[in-house]
Amino acid sequence: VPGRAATIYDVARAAGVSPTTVSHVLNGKGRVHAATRERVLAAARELGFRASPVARRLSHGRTRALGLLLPGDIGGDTFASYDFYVRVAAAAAATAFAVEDSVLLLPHVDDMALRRVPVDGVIVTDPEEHDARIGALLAAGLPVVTIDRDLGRPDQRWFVATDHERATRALLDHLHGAGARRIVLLTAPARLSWLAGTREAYERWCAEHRLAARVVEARSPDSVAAATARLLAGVEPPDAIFSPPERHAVVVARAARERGLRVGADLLVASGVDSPEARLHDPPITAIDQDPDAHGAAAVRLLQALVAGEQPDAPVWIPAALRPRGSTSGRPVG
Amino acid sequence: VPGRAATIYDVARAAGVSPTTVSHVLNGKGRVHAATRERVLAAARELGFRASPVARRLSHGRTRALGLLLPGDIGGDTFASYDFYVRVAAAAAATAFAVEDSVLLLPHVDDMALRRVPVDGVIVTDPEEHDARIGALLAAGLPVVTIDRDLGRPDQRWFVATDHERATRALLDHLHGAGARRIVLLTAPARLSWLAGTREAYERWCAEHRLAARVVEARSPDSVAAATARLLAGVEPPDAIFSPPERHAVVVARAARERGLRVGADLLVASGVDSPEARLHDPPITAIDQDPDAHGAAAVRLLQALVAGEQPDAPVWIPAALRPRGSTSGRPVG
DNA sequence: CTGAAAGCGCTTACAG
DNA sequence: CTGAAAGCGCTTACAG
Repeated sequence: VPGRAATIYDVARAAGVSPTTVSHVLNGKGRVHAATRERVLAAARELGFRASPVARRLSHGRTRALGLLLPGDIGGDTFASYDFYVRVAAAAAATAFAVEDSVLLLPHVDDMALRRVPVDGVIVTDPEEHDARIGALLAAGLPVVTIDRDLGRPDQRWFVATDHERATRALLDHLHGAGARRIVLLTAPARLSWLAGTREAYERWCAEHRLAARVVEARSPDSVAAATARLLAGVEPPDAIFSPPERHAVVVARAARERGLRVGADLLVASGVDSPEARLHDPPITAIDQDPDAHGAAAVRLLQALVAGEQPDAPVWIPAALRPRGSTSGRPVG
Repeated sequence: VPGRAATIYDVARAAGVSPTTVSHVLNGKGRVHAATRERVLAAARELGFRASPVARRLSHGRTRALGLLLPGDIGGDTFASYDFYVRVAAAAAATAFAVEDSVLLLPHVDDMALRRVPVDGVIVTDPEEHDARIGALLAAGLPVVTIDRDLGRPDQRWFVATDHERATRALLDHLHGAGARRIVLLTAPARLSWLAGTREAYERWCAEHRLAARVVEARSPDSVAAATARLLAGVEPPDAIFSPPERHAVVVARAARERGLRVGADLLVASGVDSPEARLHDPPITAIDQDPDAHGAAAVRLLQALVAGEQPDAPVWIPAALRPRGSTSGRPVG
């Protein structure tokens, strides 16, 4: 029926029951005769009925909308790339929609405005250390799930994350297997959980293998290129550079090539995040596939459980997969 | 006051008026005595009153949510890149939020499911020709605004787009000014408005300048590289390649370099979309900045007007800006 | 197992 | 200029 959308009254009338019963059936509350239930379900399906999220929220306090807060610096030329977040967002939307929840894209507004967003809970991606937005949301009584943890909130266990220790070790083992012995970690100066976790894992791994740990930090592409040039021109130049941010790794590969080195042979290069840019590079760049789809889906499920007042298992660790490619083959490529 | 938030009744009681009057004052409706207005405003301020968006929505029948549908192939390795869409999404969310609307990220579901999304209207980015999703949404009575038009719906004027004719001509004039005379258009085989518009503009411009128009199509990065190699090895090799998709342009530049050509001198390369990848390339790649922020903001405003039942001015053309960089400098670079 | 009724917090004709 | 009342579309005690 074109025109206005079906309401619970329409469904009730069509099924020959009261709105109360329709509500019970649709929400799995109370006991309803199986036959009645079927009739209601059929009528609802027939009418294409969808409970108004707004009315629902007003009556029992839920919007059935989950907020998604992406990093604020997205869109700039910093080391954060898009691929991961776009996929997280797409997976979150699909997962939520499957159970009639929806994902609201939250803008970057001040904390006060954030307390009034019409959602049941919020997913914060890559929070900063002591992220103020999380404080504001929690103060407003909204459950919060983070994708990768907030380094300043070690107590907050509602998060979804890669096991950076494990992923980093797998990558380093791979480099080691390809012959690398002087592996430099070229990371970014930001207090993010994944960078910190990766760095710790790297240092531990180096100690275990009695190899010198060398960590260099750079933020902009130019400084990454400069750092790479400096490393390669120095004494004991590295035979491998592991750069967690994918944009860094691409720049490292280019800088190495400009110095006449063959990436994948003379210098191994690897990224801590996978992306089309890494895959399409020449040579393709070995990367850790952190599985953004799984992150997005898990974050939604975790948040839904919290909204429902459950005590879900958390944190949720997402297995990462190493994607070995030409940039770490260890023998001449191209 | 801790505990529950103040309602309009609390304000009414404090100001000694009815909830109706409070509502009038707060929404600027009807006529209210100045003194009464002041009292209400003072009471509202005193109580820290903020109207519940949910109740507000329920009473006047709108969800105040706008759906956003991103291209389905996002996340793959096709020619579509993320930058543009991420920025469109961020700008849309910010614009909507400024007036208490919100942006819902719509998943890629079948058309039937799409008709039931809890939104007042939908923004569809880069629709395919005769996009079935648009039909489903319109059939459900939802207003639709597209970002770039649907080639199969020349009648649908509710869209926001770059003036591809103008942008393309500016770019070609720039290449011409840098000395290019054999400009090839290396595009993708997809029925998208911007690719079609760019191609038509290119052909027209070539005819006007009595230059031969050469159009090559390629979809995957490999085929772009192969096409570039073929062009450069052929008779009358191009002195400039214009690739609308930004991922194409990067591959073209790489393939040219592999053949020993200096990009920006021996071969000029330009992209039809700007992105961090283009900016950070070596040499930086000249691109058309289509201004995704303006697209996102304009789409939201247009959709809001339609939802409000207005007859807004449409379509909305967003001015593009040429970003000349090293890849088209026309003299030796690097 | 089922339904009548109150209520969530606002807006808006409508009547004074 | 102001207010009583109905209504937005649901949910949920409560009573049968």
